Amino acid sequence: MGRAPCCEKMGLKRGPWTPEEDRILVAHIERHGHSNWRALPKQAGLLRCGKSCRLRWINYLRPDIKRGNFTREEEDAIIHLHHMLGNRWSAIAARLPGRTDNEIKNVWHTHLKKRLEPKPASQQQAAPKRKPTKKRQRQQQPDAEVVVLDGPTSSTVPVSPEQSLSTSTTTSTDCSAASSLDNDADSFTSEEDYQIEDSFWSETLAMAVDSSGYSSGMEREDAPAAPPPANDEMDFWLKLFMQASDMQNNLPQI
DNA sequence: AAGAAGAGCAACCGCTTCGTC
DNA sequence: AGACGAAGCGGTTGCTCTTCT
Repeated sequence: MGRAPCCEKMGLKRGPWTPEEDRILVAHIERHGHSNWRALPKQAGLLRCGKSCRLRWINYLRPDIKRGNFTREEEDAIIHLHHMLGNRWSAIAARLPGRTDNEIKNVWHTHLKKRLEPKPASQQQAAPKRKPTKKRQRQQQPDAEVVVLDGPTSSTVPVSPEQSLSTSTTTSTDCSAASSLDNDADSFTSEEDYQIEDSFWSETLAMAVDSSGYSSGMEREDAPAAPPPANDEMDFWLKLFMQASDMQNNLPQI
């Protein structure tokens, strides 16, 4: 079929969004919703293509976005989910309330993939070279630049799993699996709930990464026992494993 | 202090899927 | 049933910032 041009490129702005554009987009969506992305920029008076508006909203402006660094638990969940689902970032995002597929994809490529690559023993304990960046510090205080609207869509996080999942961008393939997780989604939403010492995770993961590139500690029942985690962590992984096997049973055969 | 290199992330591109007529 | 338009998704790019030399 003939491909419709994403956007007629003449006259449309590209590149980073300005705070003013953000404000206009958020205000418009608040008032009129986003039933038609293609028509939205025109209606809102933005010189952007609909695709760009959609991306900006989904990845950055949505009120239920959880900004800031990924917790260790989130990262481990991503690793596990990626092992089960592959590069289906939106499906993974649907299981991590407040996180977007784009963000998860970025984290995977910049952090997690490297973590899973086998390293020489001498490097395993090496501390990360970088300090938290200014960018990331900004993200910890997301309202510095991003418009905050009155009313029910305050940009404060965290949000409830129900709210977050209900606005997830995930569409078809795994809605059932995602919904089956809804009840348990709060098992790893709160940083406080699973505040585990970093040393525990770094030691465990360092030991668990095997030559296949995956964390055996997460994948194999007969894996050598890691240091016994606290009850909360046990619950977390237990739930994750149960959900994982559920999902694998439900996944369509490819 | 300045430049180079590397890391992180927002945004874009293009293909696929879905919904409607 | 097929054509078409719109939305969704994943891969990739390129800019910005930090760290190193």
